[in-house]
Amino acid sequence: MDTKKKILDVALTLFSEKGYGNVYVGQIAEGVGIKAPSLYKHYKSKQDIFDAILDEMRERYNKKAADLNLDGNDILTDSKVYTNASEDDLVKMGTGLFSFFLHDEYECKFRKMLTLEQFSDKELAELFSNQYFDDPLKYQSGMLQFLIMQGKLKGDDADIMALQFFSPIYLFMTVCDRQPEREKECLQKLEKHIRQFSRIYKGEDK
Amino acid sequence: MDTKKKILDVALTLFSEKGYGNVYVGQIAEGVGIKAPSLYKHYKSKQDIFDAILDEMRERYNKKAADLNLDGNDILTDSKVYTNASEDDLVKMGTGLFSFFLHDEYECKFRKMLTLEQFSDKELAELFSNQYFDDPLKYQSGMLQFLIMQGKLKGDDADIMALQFFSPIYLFMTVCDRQPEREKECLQKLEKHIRQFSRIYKGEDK
DNA sequence: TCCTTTGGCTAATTTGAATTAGCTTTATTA
DNA sequence: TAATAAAGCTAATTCAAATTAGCCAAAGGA
Repeated sequence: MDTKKKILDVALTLFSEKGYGNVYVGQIAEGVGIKAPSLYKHYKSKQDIFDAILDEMRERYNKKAADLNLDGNDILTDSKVYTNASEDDLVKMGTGLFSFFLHDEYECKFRKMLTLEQFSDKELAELFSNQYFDDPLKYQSGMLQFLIMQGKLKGDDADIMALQFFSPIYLFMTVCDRQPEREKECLQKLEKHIRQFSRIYKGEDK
Repeated sequence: MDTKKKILDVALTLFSEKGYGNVYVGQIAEGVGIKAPSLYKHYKSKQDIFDAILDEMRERYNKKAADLNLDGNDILTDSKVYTNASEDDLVKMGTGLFSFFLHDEYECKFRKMLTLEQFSDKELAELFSNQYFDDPLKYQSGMLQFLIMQGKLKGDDADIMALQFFSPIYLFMTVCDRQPEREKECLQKLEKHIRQFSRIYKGEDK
């Protein structure tokens, strides 16, 4: 298969585990199954490999962002999927997002690499915040707003509700990134959280 | 002042910004105001400097942990501080924790360094999770439990309440670690969150 | 005061990782 | 089928960073 692609794949894996500075081109080559100098037939330097990974990240990110705002900019149209909004639906949505974060291979490596490089590069810091803070909050806020309009939930500040819904997901995600063995425990607590969230915002408004 | 201490201080600063692998002993020396070889009068290698920092971290962590459980293991005794638990008290407590995380110099560097090294070292991963997940949740859960017993708040699962109280603080902290310019925005949202949290758990039980 | 320790320096030395040179094989295509 | 390009390899080469050697000055205590 395509060596050029495979180099990026192996490199991303290594960068996400150890960080750019602690990965040697020899290790990348070994993972690919070639010798270090052969890498230079495909990329002109280690930095070049890193940049190519970034390009791919940006591209995927833009594509995903475009997907979410498809035909226009109205997030609400999407939210119809969740029209019923039973407690179980919210649980499914939250745990689904959590599991996607943790088990989608690319997502996972992407995030870990950003985690390790976020303080060195302003652009990466922004990319991280967009992907794991601004975008999810915006999206979920839209969704909750929609549910409120439908009368399925009560509340007067969908942004804060989104924050309260999402933050534990993020927190558990970071725990599992560094201690994967805690996934079960986190998943259970996450479910409890969402059920409580649901009960809270079903009952009252004020 | 004590060169040996200053080396650790400068090294921690650099490690927290770039990560161990991207810091050169020459940079540490420069920060201290000496030449690289002189470092070796104080520590026998770069790794030795890193280890000394870790030792200090562990020591501080243990001291802090001991402080929280002072004379015994009953967290509740501490919580008396927060006996009134007005909405404003909760806000003060939450934003205070947030500001401490962001502005205590040592705390901040410690956390950033752990962030960058968490995937390479199991012990560091644990230290991180203890300090920014397990311990705060345990502590706040105890506090909330106490407030519930006092009738100041209503709720039946203090652990989940603590999770809901704390997660946004953590999330905002990570945002500000990578984008310090967003602190004001985060602080405002944090306050809104806590006021809403307070209203929610004052009204109902169920 | 003299001797020893401490902590600094400059000038090597070592080490190891990144990159280049240049050869070889295989695949493509004119 | 001959020429060329693509992609691999081994053996240099380069380069920079970590560390060591060995000298020197100041501090401080017998």
